[in-house]
Amino acid sequence: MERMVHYGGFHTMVTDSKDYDFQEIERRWQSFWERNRTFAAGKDPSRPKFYVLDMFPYPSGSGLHIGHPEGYTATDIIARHRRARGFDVLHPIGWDAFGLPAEQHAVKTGTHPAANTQNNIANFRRQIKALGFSYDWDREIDTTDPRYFRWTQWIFLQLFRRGLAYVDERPVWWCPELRTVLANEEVIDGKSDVGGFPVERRNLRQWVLRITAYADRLLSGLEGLDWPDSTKRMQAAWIGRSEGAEITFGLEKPGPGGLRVFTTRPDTLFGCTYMVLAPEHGLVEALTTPEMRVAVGDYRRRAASKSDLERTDLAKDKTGVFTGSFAVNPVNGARLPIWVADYVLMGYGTGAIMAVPAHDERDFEFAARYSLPVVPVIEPADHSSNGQAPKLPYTGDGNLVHSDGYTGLDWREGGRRITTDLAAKGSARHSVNFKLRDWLFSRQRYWGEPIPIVWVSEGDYRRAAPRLAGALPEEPVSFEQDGVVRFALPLCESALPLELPPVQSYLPSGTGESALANVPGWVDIWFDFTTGMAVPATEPPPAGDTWIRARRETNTMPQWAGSCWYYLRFTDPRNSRQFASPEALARWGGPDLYVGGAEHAVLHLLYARFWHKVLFDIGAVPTDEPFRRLFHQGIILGEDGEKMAKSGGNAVSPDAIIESHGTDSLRLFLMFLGPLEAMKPWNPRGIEGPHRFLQKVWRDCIGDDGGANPKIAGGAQDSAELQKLLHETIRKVGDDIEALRFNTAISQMMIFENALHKEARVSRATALAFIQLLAPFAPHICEELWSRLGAPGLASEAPWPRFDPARISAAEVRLVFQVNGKHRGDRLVPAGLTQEQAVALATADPRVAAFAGNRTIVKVVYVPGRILNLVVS
RNA sequence: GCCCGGGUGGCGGAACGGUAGACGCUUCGGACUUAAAAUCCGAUUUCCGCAAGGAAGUGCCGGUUCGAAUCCGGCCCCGGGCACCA
Repeated sequence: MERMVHYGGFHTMVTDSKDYDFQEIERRWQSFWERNRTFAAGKDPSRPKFYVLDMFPYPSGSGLHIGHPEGYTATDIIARHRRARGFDVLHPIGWDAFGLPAEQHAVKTGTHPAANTQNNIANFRRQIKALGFSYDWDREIDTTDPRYFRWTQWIFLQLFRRGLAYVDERPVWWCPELRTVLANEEVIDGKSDVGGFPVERRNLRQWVLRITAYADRLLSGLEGLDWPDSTKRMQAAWIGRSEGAEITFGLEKPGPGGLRVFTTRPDTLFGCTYMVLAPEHGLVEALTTPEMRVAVGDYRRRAASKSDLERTDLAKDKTGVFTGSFAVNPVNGARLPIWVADYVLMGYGTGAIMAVPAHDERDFEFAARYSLPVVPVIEPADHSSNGQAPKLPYTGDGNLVHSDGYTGLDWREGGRRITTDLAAKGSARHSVNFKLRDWLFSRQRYWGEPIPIVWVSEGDYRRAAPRLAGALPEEPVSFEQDGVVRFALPLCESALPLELPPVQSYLPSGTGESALANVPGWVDIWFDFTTGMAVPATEPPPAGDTWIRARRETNTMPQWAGSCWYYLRFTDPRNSRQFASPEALARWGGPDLYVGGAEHAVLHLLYARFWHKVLFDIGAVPTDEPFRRLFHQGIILGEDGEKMAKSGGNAVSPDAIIESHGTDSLRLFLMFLGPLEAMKPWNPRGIEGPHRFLQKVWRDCIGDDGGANPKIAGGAQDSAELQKLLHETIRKVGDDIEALRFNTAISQMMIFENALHKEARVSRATALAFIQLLAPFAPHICEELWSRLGAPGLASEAPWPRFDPARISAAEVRLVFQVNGKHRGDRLVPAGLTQEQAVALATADPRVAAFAGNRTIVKVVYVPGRILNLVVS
């Protein structure tokens, strides 16, 4: 029942079914490709390289839904097309496997999250393999594998060494009822996701990465990237660069010195009528007069208990309280009351502002509420104001008024002059601020990469420092707790990976630390700072002066960490001495194409760019941007047009469709649904179209005996029309794949198949060329047809058909006749027709004559081969 | 509020400023069949017409052009992002 096919020394069975038995065909070819490592990258270094990457998935317990294979199919088509065009293609897959759901499952069941994670990975792997993607499975990686996260920890140590990692008290969500810290995604509307208990902000010691040090480069680097404009704009807005001045105001009250503010509008300085400090500002205490102490204290307490949500979304009305103190405007000596208000944020600029209510919406609103003066100092330069004062607040362009020597200047020039003049007196400087904040990098979780740091006393730190010179930051990282200052010491590289110890319970400790804090033998240790070796502190200290008392860091890394650099690991996934060899990095670089959801437009893509730039700075990678070309696939909605959700009952699993129609049909349908980037509803009946298309292709290629259809003959001469159509199809399919326009490529192939179907005889070469075009989309059936038509080797390895422009140039073209721009007929005409000949043919046409016959032609527009438009009076 | 993206048949969607609705789904009719399924052939924007054909038509209003779904201006609606960042 099976025939043997010879191929490169291997043998494979091909099914002998006369019908299109997609289940058998898909199973067989998947196993053939796997056994022969058909898609292993790096087999031929003489070929140009192409690296195409999917955003790797989090292996959730619910398995793959139909949205996953959308992007994966797109990259697979690209990968297969590039191989056919002679590229050495790297197309890998792996698992972003640390994550909250696995930990929550572990908390509930008491089983190790790794066990659950491995089950989920096995299920994802099975589902993905059933889709026939041409991944290089030898390069599969898993971020929870110690052989992988060893290098995640290593990169963290590079950041630490360069002073890009530090600790700080930062607020986290704390749920008193659950006695645990919650992640942002576990907090919904101020309540815990589990149980619905109220949560509050609590300050805890956190690791923070100094991404702001790269703000300028992260912004400027966007320029050269081939990314969706919307994504670049979102990143730019997130980084939020703004230029202005930092101005120091004098204070009436002696002692605290000056009050520094940041403004983008130094030109409005004469319009400043009051000052505002954020409630957390360091000078509030010193500037509050005794009479105002109670009111200010109350206000600060209330502000502190508000969540971010309450301070922004819910607080439409601005509130504040006067401190009792005054500042002095450096430009005119005006006396300015200093207020405290939570519409000023401590985290931006200096945490204090000069308020110019005439030219700022927020200050205007506040001034109106508290009856503070409003002084306009900018007037529109053009005639639009017409002598009338503009409506306040006026935030547009204009010229300065009521500004002493600066009056009459354009606002830009005025701002520049004021800044320079004040700078000369030492009370201002040009300044740039970013919205981007440093990256809160620690999580009070068990299921994450342990941070490879121990905490030691100052004395021990000083003793260890000389021996660890290159591994320490210039400024030691330290924090104070209960009056004791502790210093951060890194594990040495040879001690990596630092693995997760077994624990009794995966619940956080109850004090806000992770479950790791409950493992005394792991946390409290004697530590050899030269080797990273450790023994529990309950045991006697080993001999030698390199052994010191230490407490391990109990925070773990966030899920973003592993995905910040995985694209680099794919180039050299089994390397145990480096995260990737320089040779592998030189060969593959970063992905030439990166495809994934737009939901990662900011965070993942920004964090990865940050790490990449740091690695570039230490000479570890050859480029300073990781992803040159980026594409977002759109979301596939449920049948009902709603977002697919497990709970909504509208989620579609690929398994059932593969069972009923085959993965080739599914792949085609996913790509046929609409533009890759568009949001599209799933239509369960629509799969029939692509499925019928494949059935037709099968029947036109395979005859009743299961061999080649007799209509396909080696020596057959194709009709000129079929040849023309074939070459149009070769060109369109190739162009469309390059541009990721798969839906129109499939349409074109359907058009070709419809033509093929009508032909009585077709040359074998044409049939094979068509199969080759279809192969990236529907690889299993094409591999089978390729083999049954007796073509050599594999469809997956055959070169892409050559486009011959000569074949599509026709002697006759269809010329459309228009009268006054309206379609009034058409006919086949010789290709090189002159305008005079065209007009003669057109006026002879009865329909054209009916509209133009007895009227004067005032103009002729002739586009050869397309239209002839007669403009008549 | 601000910044993007998008509105085309019953549905998903095609259309370098040049025949609007390719391709597919759905539906209807026909062929094959004892019958059904599958398959094959044909029709499927609306209105008028027996037909040939004509008219209207790409969210709404206006403009540019020989010619606009496409370009420009003003609105309406839907989706996404940001949101006191001084």
